[in-house]
Amino acid sequence: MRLSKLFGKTLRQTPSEAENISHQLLLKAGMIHPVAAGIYSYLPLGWRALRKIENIIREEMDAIGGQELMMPVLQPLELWEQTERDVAFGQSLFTLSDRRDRKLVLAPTHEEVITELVRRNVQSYRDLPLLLYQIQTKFRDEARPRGGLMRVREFTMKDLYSFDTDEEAVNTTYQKVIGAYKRIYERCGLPSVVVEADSGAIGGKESHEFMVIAESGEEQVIHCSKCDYSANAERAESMKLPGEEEEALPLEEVATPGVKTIEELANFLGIPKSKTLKAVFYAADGELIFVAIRGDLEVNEVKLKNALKCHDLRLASDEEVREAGLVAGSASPLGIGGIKRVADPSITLGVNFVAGANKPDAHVKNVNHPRDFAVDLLVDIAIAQAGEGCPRCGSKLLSTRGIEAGHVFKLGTFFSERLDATFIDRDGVEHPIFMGCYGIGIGRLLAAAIEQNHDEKGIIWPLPIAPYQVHLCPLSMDKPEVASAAERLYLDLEQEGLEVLFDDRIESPGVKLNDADLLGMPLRLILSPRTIKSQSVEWKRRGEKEAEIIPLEGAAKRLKAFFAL
RNA sequence: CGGGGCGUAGCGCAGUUUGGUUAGCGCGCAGCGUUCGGGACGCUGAGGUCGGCAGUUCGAAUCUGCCCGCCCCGACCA
Repeated sequence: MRLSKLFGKTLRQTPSEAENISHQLLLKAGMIHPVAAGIYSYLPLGWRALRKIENIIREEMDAIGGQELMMPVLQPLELWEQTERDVAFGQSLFTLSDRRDRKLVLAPTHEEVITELVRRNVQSYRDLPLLLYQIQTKFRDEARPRGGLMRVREFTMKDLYSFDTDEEAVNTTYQKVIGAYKRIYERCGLPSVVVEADSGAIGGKESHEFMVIAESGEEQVIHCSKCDYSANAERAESMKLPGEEEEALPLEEVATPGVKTIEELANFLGIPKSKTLKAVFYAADGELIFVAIRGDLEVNEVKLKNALKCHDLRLASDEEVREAGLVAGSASPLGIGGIKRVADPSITLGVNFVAGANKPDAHVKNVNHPRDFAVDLLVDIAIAQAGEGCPRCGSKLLSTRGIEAGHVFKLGTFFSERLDATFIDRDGVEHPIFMGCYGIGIGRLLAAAIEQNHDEKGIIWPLPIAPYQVHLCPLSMDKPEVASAAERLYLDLEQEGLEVLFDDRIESPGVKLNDADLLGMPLRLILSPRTIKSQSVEWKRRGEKEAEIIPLEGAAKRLKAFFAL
C-alpha cells in the first residue's frame, strides 16, 4: 500500500477529546473516526488490524472444533421476552419498531437466537457436543461509553456457544475454550490473567474473565499474593479482619447529637469503625431493603443484587426511608420490622457493636447478633479489599486494574429450558442441553493491545496484528536514485507476499520518520542517498533502538525469511 | 442518571469577564521556490452557519432562555 494513497491522515496534535492512550493513538494515527458517543468508523489501517485479530480468533476457534456461522443483529423482541432478558438488559437494549409496528431489538448478544437455532437442529446426544461461533456487530446502549474503543455502543464481538450433554462435558469444553483464549491473547501480544467473575445479566453458574492488567483498565482485580486466587472486585471474596474478643455486654443507649455517618460516630465515641454497624437502605425493584454490614466495610452492590435476585438496585432516597418510618443516619437492625433485612457475615466478626437507635441523635452500644436482632438473609455482600485475607489460603490480597478482554460463562440450562432446546440421551430420555458462552470484544482487544504496546512516539504493533508487516520509508523520494530503488524494493517485497506500507511521499525526513513511529509497523526499512551509495538498506524493528544495515541485494528474500519464522 | 468540563476552519487553541470595523493565531491543506537522516523555510492562496433555535440590543462569538452534542468522574455495564 502506498502511503500517498492511503485513506486516513495522521495528526500532529493529539485530539483533545481523547484521554487514554489507545484512544489518542488510534485517532492520531488516523485509524478510527468518531461518529457519535461510543460509535466509531474504522479507517483502513484500523480495520486491517481488527481483521487480523478476527482471523487469529477464527484460527483458534476452528482449532478446537468451532464452526463459524452468522446470526442477525435484528431480532424480534418476543424472543427476549421468553427468557426475560429484555428486563435483565433494561435500558442497554436498543429497541425499535418495524413498519407494522412489530417490536425489534438490535441484539446485544445472541444466546436466544442460537438456542432457538440449535433447538431446531439438535435432537440426539449424537449431535453433541457442538461448538458454534460468530463474529458479529453487537449493540448495547451503554449509559456511558468511554475510552475510545474501550467501551462502545456498537462493536464487533466474537461469541462462541457450546452445547453439551451434561455438566461434566461442559467442564471439559470450558477448559478447552480457556486454552484457546490464552493462545489468542498471547498471539495478540497481550499477557492476560484469568479471574473469577460475576455473570451479570447473562445468568449462569460460573464465569471467568480474561483481564489484561493495565492502569487504564476499568475493572478492579483482587488477587492473592501467594496462591493463584484472583477475581473481579465485584465478585471477589475475602476473609475480613476479625474483631476483638470480649464479653458480650448489655445494651446501652448513648446520646450522639448530630452524628450521622460512621466516620462521625467512630470519632465521637473514640472507637474504631470496625466496632460499629453500618445500616444502608436500598430499593430493589422498588422494594425497600435494610442492609447491615460492619462499619469498616462497604456494600458490594453486585453481590447484593445477586443475593436479592433483583434486576434493579439502587440506594433508597431519604424520602423513601422516611416514609417507611425509619431514620437514615441513625438506622438500626434493632427492632426493625416490616422490611426485608439483609446482613453481611461481618456483623458476627466482633462483639458489642455500636448501632443506630432508630431515632435521631442516639445510638445503642453493645449490639450483638443474634442476641439482639435477627436478619432474613445473612450472606456475603461486602466489597473485598486489598489487605484482607485470601478466601483460599488466607494470605494477603492485592488489588490491581485490568481491561476485561474476554468473558466466559457456564450457562447451565437457563436458555435451553426456556427455549426448549433438548436432546434425547442414549436411553431415550429427554434432557435440556447444557450450554456455555464465550465472548471477546474485538475492538476492545485492539485497544488493549495498543495500551500494552506503545511508546511516546506511537504504536508498537505486535507482529500478528499489525496492519502491515513492513514500513518501507525512503527518505528523499525526490531523488531519482532513491525513488527507483524504493520502487524496486517495494515490488520485490510484495512479490514475496509481504505486507508493505510504502511511504512514497515526498516529505521531509522528520515527517516520515515520525509517521513511521506513530503508525508502528513492526519493521521499518529506510532507503536514502546514503544507503543507496552503499547499495544497502537500513532495517529497524519498531520498539528497538538499534538499526541494522543490510545489503539491498537479496533484502526482500531476507525479509521473507524473517517473517516466515 | 448525578457531578464537572467543553463546543470558534481538518487538528490544537486565543478572543467571551467589560457587546462595537472585514473573527484571529499555530499546525495542516493548495501553488511556486529553496531545503532534505527526527515534525525545515520563504512568498502567495483557499478554508468559518463562532453547536442550534429563540430573545435582548442600533449592534451578539460575547448578554438571557431553551435545546443539542462531545469528554471526564461516579452510578451503570455478558
